[in-house]
Amino acid sequence: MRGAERRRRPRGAVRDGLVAAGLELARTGGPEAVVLREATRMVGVVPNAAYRHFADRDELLAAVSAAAMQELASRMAAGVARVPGKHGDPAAARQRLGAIGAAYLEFAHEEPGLFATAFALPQRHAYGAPDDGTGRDRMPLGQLRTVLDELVDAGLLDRRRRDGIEYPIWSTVHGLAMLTGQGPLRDIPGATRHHLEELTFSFIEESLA
Amino acid sequence: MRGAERRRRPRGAVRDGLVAAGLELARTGGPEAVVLREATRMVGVVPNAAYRHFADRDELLAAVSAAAMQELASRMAAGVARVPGKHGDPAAARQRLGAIGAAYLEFAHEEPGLFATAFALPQRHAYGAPDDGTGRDRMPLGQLRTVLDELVDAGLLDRRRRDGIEYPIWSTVHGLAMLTGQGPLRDIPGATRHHLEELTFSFIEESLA
DNA sequence: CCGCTATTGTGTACAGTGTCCACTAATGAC
DNA sequence: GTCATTAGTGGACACTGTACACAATAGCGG
Repeated sequence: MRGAERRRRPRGAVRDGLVAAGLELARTGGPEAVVLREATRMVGVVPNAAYRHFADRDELLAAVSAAAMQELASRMAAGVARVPGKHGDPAAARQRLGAIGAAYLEFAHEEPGLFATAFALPQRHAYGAPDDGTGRDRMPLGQLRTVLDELVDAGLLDRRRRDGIEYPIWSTVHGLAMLTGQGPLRDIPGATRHHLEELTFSFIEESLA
Repeated sequence: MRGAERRRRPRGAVRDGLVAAGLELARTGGPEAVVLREATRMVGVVPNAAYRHFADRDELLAAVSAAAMQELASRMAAGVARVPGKHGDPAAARQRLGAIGAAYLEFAHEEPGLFATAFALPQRHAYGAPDDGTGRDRMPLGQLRTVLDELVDAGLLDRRRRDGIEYPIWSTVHGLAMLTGQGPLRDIPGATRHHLEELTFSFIEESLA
């Protein structure tokens, strides 16, 4: 019987496999490419099996989106960690801010499918690690906040200007990633793109100064 | 016969109707909602008729996207035109810059579907009205350039900083529209959103100063 | 150890989509 | 007026998401 082979998989294997498969699909084709039936095929299971783990395709996509966001967060954390220098060192603080932005843009450029998927939330689903201290560095916004606080401690950013400034900065970098990634500026040559990135970084620094 | 009713429509009526129908679908549901068969239904024509005017669904979507972009450009132009004051008047120039950004964000918020569709180019298709003088004010980037030039003429922006600065500014506003529209910040209350907009505007002005 | 129940995967089915092919009626050039 | 081109029709196919009924397994209480 076919059924004999049925429950050989460990506990959450199918669900995890579906998310992994969805991630793979999203990597090459963006959110549109994460098609439920294809994901189940990759896991080696019948289409309807997915409905034991997700209410519908949007819920699967939400899980994939969250995974993609985690991937972005990881790369940002790695980029920041690569900058030497102790907390309070002004030069290091400035470099860390640059590293965050660079990692963000690098991810958007190297993994356009995952980047688009990370920000394609198909339905409301909480995100962003608000002011909860724990796990602050696990999400993009949290990491940016940490670095901005360090800039304040290092004396490079006026404490009175600190409040809420993560949003304009995030917007600027995110907007550039969108415009040069999936947006109208997507076909500009690489050199031009780098030039725009430098322009954007100095624009931000100019505003912080 | 059915066929007797066939070619009663004026010349490009079906094509225009399809774009209009697609625009209507996009308005309420974004790019995903512009489904070819539904558009043909709205026009009162059989699905395959669309293929006489568009190679495939993506080409229809591209036309709808372009129309949505035109709509955005119109609203921006209207917003700028509403600001009184002659060219060279510093106060007017600054207000016009604000009006451009405000119109952009207002459109993104009031017509999220059209905004998303305008920036969801399904395939390469030129855009942006480069340095071609004619029709400069018909596209978002061109309008922004015009206002920035006015800021230079009014002495509010150092001419040496003018080159390319439209991109960071566009990025900032576009990024905010994305994050607060379809992105992770989409569920914040209206008051908070307005606060973020003000923060963002002063962030930009701070960088220009 | 046995039987019960919730869990998880299967099979079948249906509506809706994009798109292909062959066909046909109207249009406009000659 | 003939006739090729254009623009719409009709039918078909593969694929999608999803609903319903069913079956096999796992883990439980006894």
